[in-house]
Amino acid sequence: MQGLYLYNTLSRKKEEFNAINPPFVGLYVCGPTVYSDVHLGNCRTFISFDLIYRYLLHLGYKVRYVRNITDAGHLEGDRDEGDDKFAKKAKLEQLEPMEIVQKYTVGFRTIMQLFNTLPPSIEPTATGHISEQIEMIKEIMANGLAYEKNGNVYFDVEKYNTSYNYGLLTNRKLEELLEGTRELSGQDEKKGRLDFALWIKAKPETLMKWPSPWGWGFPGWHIECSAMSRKYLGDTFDIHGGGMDLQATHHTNEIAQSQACYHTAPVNYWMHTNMLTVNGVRMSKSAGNGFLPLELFTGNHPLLEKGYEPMAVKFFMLQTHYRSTLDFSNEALQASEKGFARLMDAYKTLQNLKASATSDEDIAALKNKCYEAMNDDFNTSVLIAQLFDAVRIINSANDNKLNLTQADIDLLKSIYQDFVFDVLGLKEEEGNQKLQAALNQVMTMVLNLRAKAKQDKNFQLSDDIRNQLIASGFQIKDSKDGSSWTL
RNA sequence: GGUCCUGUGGCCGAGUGGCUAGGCUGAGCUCUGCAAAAGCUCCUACAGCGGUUCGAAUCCGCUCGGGACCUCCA
Repeated sequence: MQGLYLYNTLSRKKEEFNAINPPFVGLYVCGPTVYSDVHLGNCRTFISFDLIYRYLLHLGYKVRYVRNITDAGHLEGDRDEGDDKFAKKAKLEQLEPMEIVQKYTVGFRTIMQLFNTLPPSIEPTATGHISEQIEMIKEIMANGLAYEKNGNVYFDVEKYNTSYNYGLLTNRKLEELLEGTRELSGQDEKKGRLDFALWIKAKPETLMKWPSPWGWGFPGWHIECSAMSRKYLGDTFDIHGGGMDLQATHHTNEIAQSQACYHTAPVNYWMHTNMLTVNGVRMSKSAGNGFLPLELFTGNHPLLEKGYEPMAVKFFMLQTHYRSTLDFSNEALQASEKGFARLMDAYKTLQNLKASATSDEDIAALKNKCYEAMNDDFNTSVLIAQLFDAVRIINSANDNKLNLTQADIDLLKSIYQDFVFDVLGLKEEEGNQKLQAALNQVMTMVLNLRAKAKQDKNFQLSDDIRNQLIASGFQIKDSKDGSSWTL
């Protein structure tokens, strides 16, 4: 089998993945800023990286997956004015900043669980790593690439660029970047227009603040990821991911901070996921066009026609490649919902398939195609296309239109286990187990009654039963061997 | 303004220089007491105009759309 290829933002092409120290892999993903509910666009990024994490695990890598929780700093506008987002929101809700953090962290984890994503190996918080961040800032200053002004510390981008390439990740020259930036105002403390804050001086009213060599203050947004990834994954690690919107600023600054601190490129493979759009426009907090996952699950939103199960939503996202924008619409979501149901129905059918002496299909080749799809930069679109080929085979075998050996039936089961459940992280929406069992019994009874009516040629009654079941949301399938039902 | 990305059938979405995914929808057929489900078939698309090539939706150029980033956002 060919190796795993992934698209590296650094080179802007697909590269074969080679771990620094196999079988170990270090994976860092920029996590959420927990001052409000995660919206669906955020979820897409974390679902994408969950897929990548799962596939690496499936291939046998020992992955340390670090996803931070940003619970401090992160000013609006990278200026030393006003409170940080947490304090701001805390005043609004009349809560302690850490109450806000707690509330939205718990909310975030709940949603991630509903989407059936695996928890990261480590979820470090910015507030838990203040000293590491201060140490890193000190090192950068010692290397002459940061300067202190009135209790604030700034990164000197133009000086950094004389030894390193600041615009590496976005393939841009410093001069071009400077053109796109606003002029410094007269009283600005920064030396250069592109300079960004590493440490920000606290105001008397600032709630979240820590002592530092430069006085009381709090860290700038970018330094936390550099400090925490270094602490848990080392100076240079394998994969760093995040949304595309972080590429130009946050990730560019992360690279600069690490290089300025210890003179080494921090990351081998940078991976960026694309945005979720609504009517062609990016879903974002500031645009106010975001859905909350819970609104989507319940259908409680003006733009939604109905509610959608988390797994249907996840399947909808996985049908598109992670580097393409995904446009949200009711129509597309409903199409995915039906497709997902068909995929899962076939799995049930698979459990009762009867084996033949020979096979008419090459299941081993099909499974190989699944690996090829995933090895090609995690191409879930193609993977899912292959899975629907498996669905076709299963349904045809069930209709006795083609034959499968027991070995091939088992292979089909392994395709489901490996790719549908383990890699894509899909699962059947399970209801209450007890209720489920009781429902099964009742439905068996009702269908037996209907079968009896059919036997007696009392089609009036049998159709009545069926129509009422359909009206209640059931779907009845009649075949030679009897009737079955799904919801 | 600068830097990029993108334009695929009714809808959503993969994709490779020639073998032209997949899902949903619609039509027909098979099966069936009738349906449903399932299978098969069809509606065979690549913004427009040039160019390169034996051959391009896929490479190049231009034009016209759409979007992202450059400012907080996954």
